[in-house]
Amino acid sequence: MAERGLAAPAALASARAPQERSTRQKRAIAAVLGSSDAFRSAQDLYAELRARGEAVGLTTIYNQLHLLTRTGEVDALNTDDGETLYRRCTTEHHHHLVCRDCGRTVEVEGPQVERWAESVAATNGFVDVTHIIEIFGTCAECASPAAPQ
Amino acid sequence: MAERGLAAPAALASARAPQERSTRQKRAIAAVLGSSDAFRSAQDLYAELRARGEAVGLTTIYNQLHLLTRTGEVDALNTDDGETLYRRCTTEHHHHLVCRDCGRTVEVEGPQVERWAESVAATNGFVDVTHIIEIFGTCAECASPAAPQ
DNA sequence: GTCATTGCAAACGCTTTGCATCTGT
DNA sequence: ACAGATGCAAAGCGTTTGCAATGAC
Repeated sequence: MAERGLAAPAALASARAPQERSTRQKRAIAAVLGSSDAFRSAQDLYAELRARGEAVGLTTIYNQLHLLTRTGEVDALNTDDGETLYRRCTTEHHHHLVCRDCGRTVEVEGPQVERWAESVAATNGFVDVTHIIEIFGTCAECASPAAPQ
Repeated sequence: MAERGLAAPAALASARAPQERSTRQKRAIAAVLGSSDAFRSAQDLYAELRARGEAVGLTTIYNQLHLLTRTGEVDALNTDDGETLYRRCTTEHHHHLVCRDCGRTVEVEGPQVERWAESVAATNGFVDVTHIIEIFGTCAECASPAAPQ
């Protein structure tokens, strides 16, 4: 989304090769992330890696997660109790429909909404746009009289 | 989350009148919440109350916010940097387009989005739906090359 | 040898909890 | 007076940062 006006100086110093290195830790983290497409917390990954006998420092996990998130290989979202959850990037950006009674969450998408947000922002001269959309409601289970409390 | 099994002795004690009391602090908090329909963090409210000369303890603010959230008078949502934002629950609403540099805010509406939210919720069997949409970006002024630094 | 990477330990920032004091009613 | 309300101080928690040691190339 960031279509900034980078006036690329572009001399010869163009490509700064990040010089990625392959390490046991990176591989271990990638392996765990790849083994499931569910959202996991950093602490969770830490525990699992440890259980697998592939101990990796928490710091390193956060490091990797940030890196992977930045490069778009991983998606991140935050829960209501302050944790950030990660999973390897499947499709793209989506939003949540949350039951305010039981907390059940459904992931939803709306290309039209994305476009609307973009266009509203553009109309007002805004650039580099992001947005937050959360839908709250009472799910069928919780709304049905059959489910007392 | 554990509001579980209170083995309510339930003689006639069914309705536990919470015996709400009116205090300066509650009124001050309600006043600030009522003065704007934007999302504010607890810390933010704390600062504003303090600025207004109506100092209220942070603990009390969290207390009230939890209470108001539970009774549905306030809506809560969490940002990506681990903060929880609150705003008084309004019936009619519009959304905000906020400049992340200068803070300028534009109120926007989108009937189509309202409908989209409704329909997504309905499709999933949810009722009594509300939603939150906030758009962030950089406004023209802040993005223009004329305003370096 | 160089430089990306790792990870311990400590710092952070928001939120929650313990508990003694205060205050509407 | 009594039960709800308040708020200081300190603990909790996930996350981030400082920085010296490690290891890929």
